[in-house]
Amino acid sequence: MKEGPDISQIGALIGDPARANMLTALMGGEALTASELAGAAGVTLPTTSAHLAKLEAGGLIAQRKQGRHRYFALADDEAGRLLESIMGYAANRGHLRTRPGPKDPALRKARVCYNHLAGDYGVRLLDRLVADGDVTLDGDEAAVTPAGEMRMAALGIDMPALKAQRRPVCRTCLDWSERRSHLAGSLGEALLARFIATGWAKREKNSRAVRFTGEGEREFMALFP
Amino acid sequence: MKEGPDISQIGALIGDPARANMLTALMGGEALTASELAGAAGVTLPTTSAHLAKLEAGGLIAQRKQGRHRYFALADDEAGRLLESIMGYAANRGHLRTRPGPKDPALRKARVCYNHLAGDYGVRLLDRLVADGDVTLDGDEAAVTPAGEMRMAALGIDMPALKAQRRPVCRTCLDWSERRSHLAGSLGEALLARFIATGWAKREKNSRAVRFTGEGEREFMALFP
DNA sequence: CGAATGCTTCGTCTATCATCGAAGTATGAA
DNA sequence: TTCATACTTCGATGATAGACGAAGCATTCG
Repeated sequence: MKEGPDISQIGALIGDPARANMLTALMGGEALTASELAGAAGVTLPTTSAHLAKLEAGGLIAQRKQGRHRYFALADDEAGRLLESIMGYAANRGHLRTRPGPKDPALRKARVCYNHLAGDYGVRLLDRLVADGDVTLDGDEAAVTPAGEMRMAALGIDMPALKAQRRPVCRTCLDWSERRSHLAGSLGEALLARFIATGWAKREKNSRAVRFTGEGEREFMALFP
Repeated sequence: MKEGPDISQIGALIGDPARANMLTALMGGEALTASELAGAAGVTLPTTSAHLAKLEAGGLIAQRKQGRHRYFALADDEAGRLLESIMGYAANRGHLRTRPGPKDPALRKARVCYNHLAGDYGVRLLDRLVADGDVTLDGDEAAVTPAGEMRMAALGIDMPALKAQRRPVCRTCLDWSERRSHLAGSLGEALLARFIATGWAKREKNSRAVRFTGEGEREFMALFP
């Protein structure tokens, strides 16, 4: 008697190299066009189109029409978390797409995980918030304390706006390089956006890497030592 | 430029329905023979043999020869956690192998997750330990406090023996039915073994379900309300 | 209203791989 | 040593689905 969820459908979706490349590209958080994804996956446009249709049918990605462009992005945070957790397993087993290159340390230091900050800096951020009593963890759920809300407001985060949304403000996400959790959810997204808006950090072109400026690094380290 | 781990190999391994069925069967925690797995997957022995070779090459399972039998089991806790997290995603998307049947409530209440307790009871257990200050969480890492060690000793768990092993004593594992974490690691394994040894709970035949006896349920609820 | 861009659909081809029956190997029992 | 059990390997087959070129829609720009 069969019981439990069917993992083979999702496995099959992720199991094709072209699709895996597309999903990995989308882990950068940006919505990409079919042409860009074709380039990332190394296949032609018709092939890409077929793959995207399957990924969408499987609920892993969603598309947004905008004029003659169609932008594709991961369907939601949960899809991002799923991919990050599989990446974690793959990385620990040495299933790397290329041998670790010069970019690797930068990725491990700070990178985008769908829409929030990951890597050493991402883990450090959550650690500090928990240690200071700004965020409480309970399993993989997380919550912001009143003290944490004030701290976020001081950083320029509009907490009431985040709480008004239906999506979870605070979640944790398993980091593939650090093997520990970092902060996801709408707050995680807002914080990364804030770091970039204030010029503390910049996104590398065509990469998940996030580069902190000299000043940004000092400020970040002062806030989250 | 490609960067990051390669998730397609793992996806492909899980993506075949026969292999997914075998892995799901192995999530029961017991080591199974090739014949048993053939039955679970619904394929013949030669096919099973080929699949098992691939799963072993991919590092998801390990085999142990014992006389003329070969027992297959999940390679380690990490493989179990990976599968449970994918199951969580699949369950939330309605990717079920069969429509939820009469067994489903029992599975959600208490079941085996590789080698530890999952479901409502598993989540409840960890919640209680954290609330009582017996276990501390830090991301997905977890640790037992001195108070927790005493409590475990009172339950008949040989903590020094667990700590002497190389494998982590305390880990968290995302529960697919509860969407929250439960206790894994060697302590999680030891606790489930203890519940069964004391007759509080029994494993259902050919199922991941764990059935608590009347007395076991009372004791468990008294300890972890 | 063309023309150009961006993507999808169609048809076809090809290669991979899951599958099985039959034969082979290894271990244990008689 | 011989038979039986448990599994693997081999060889052949068939189905799936990933790939592309060409043609077809849709949208925007000149």
